[in-house]
Amino acid sequence: MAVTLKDIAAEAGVSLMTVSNVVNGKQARVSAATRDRIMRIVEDRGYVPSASARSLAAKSSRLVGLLVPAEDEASLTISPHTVEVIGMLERELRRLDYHLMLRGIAHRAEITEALRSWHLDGAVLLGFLDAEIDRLNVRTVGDVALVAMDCYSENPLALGVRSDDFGGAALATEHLAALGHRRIAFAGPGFSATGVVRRRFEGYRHVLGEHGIAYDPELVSAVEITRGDGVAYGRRLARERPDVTAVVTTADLLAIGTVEGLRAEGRSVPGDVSVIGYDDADIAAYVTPKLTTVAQDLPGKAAEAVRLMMGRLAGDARPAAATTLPVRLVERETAAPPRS
Amino acid sequence: MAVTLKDIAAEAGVSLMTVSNVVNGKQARVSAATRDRIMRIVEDRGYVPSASARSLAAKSSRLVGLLVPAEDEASLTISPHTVEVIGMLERELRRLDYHLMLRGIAHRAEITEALRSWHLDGAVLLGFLDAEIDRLNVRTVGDVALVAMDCYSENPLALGVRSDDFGGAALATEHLAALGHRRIAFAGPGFSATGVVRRRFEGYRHVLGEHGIAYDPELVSAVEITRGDGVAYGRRLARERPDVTAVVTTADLLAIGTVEGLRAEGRSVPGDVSVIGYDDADIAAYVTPKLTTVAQDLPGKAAEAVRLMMGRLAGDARPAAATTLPVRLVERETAAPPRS
DNA sequence: CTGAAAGCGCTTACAG
DNA sequence: CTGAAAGCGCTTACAG
Repeated sequence: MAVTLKDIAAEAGVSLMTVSNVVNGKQARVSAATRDRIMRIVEDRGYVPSASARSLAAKSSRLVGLLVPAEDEASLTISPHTVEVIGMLERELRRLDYHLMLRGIAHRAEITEALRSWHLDGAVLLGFLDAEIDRLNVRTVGDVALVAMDCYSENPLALGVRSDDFGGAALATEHLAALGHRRIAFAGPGFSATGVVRRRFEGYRHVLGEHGIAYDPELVSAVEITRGDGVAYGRRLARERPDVTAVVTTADLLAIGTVEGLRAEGRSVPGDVSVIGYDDADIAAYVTPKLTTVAQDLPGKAAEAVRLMMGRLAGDARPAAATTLPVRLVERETAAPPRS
Repeated sequence: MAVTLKDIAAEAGVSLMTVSNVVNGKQARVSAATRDRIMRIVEDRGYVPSASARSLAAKSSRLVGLLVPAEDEASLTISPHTVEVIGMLERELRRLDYHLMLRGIAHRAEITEALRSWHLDGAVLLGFLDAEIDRLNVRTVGDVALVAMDCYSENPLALGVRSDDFGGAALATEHLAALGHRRIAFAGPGFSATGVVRRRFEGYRHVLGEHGIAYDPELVSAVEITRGDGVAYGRRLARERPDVTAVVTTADLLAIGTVEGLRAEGRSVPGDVSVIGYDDADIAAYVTPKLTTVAQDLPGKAAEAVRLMMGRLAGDARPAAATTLPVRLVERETAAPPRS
């Protein structure tokens, strides 16, 4: 059997409580001498505290969930963007001596279940629709410290962390407009449902206005952010709207597909059409031509998520305002002045 | 407060035990009538069992760890290959009502700590060196069901799941040899330490022999599997060994970098030099030219890892033999007959 | 500075 | 088919 507090206490000839205090670093409550003696025994016996016992007895589990939408039978689709966030969250939490539980959510009820059954201290919700976050209430969530990433829900139960989506798309559109483009298309998924895409769309439209370019709804397309959908979109665009000379997209993968689709129809990038991606995923630099794209501050986003969560766990009662992280344009090879 | 078994029992007018039996589906032990009544109350009150209480009282936690090597202060580096595995493991485990804990391991001792503190039922070790798996002993591991992925350690404490590494490299080399190549280089990381790379190297060398091609140690290079290292390698190869007409690599990213480096030095791919990747990651199909590569059965690997683990948890005492999954060549655009 | 008691929410035998 | 008792390994007040 694994060694327990009791074993250590017996060997040291002290009470359970004293060992507990030593193990938890409550220095003030134990003399240096007994502390050293106990520590030595702990080391020798290779004592590891039981997290389940601890989380049952204490109010804290030191467990944080990373909840990601999932299909029932499908494996988690983890975008390049999500991967970065996972890796960074894990590091931040590990540093603070927390553990990370990764969970796909196929049904609404599973959120509550995950939070409750493991007594999670906090959770990061990644990639949920605003509406789903809106629906969270105290009954389902309890007092878990929730951080919703890339979400524009006003629900005070979830602290928000996101990038400057309006600004990112504005940056991309501005770059194209400054290059001389006038017919600029916009492609992204789920307009109505996801606030992120909506803000980016608004950034695009805003800059159009600033440059006196009339907004043309026909130039805006709902396209899923996969390479395949991008290819289809690129082909369609080339055939149906040959007048378009530039495209703002909401994801690198989508942009990469768009470039391919365009080329498949005989249009060159950036000769005939400029394309700008979003995220600056690793692949953006691998493809040919290398993708001009909008980079998010992913490490900042992960760090901020953890910072907000720890703040709430430490007792910051007032719901902090949503944090918005800066964004920047990475100029590479897919944006150039229009021909003529 | 959250509702507990006791609350449900009180409301139903039965004992705690009966509710526990109902919740855990021990049908035989409760009459249909009380079962239905209890279930209704459970639903109404939104009862969620406490996993920590359960794992403390029972021998099982229904928690599985995914342990990945990490640097102390660095965020987890999750390769495209690892991402797939994570997503698939999560799905398989979720289906079986297990939860996944993701943990970076910076020091040896953290493995024990992770396993013990959360009473993990099992763990998948992903990306560790064979030597690290070798060192695992019963004292550090207890009776946790361990699966080591992509590892050739003989340690019976960890069930092995891997692809046919020898066969994969053999397939790639065979393809090149059949195309007419005679000077075929091999590039991969950490030869001595990682069994995976060693087997692939052996596959390469074996096929060379079969084709009567003399083995030239100078054609074998230790290169980290990043795109940057690949670029450097490609340039070096172009300058120092212009006679080489083909390269077998152990990773897509490395292959992609190699192609770039080769081209930067004025060599064309596959015109002057053929390059074959490994893994068939998504990016392999995105780059230009599209990468010819060796595909692993990733879903199979994840499913097999879970299957083995569940077998052990169900009591398969005898250590199952390591499982080896098949591999296949995906022909795309980076391999062609040599010039001349 | 140290300890005895109660309790966190379950499950595991064991009775009836 | 149902239940009372003991215990899993800790922490939290509260005493001394």
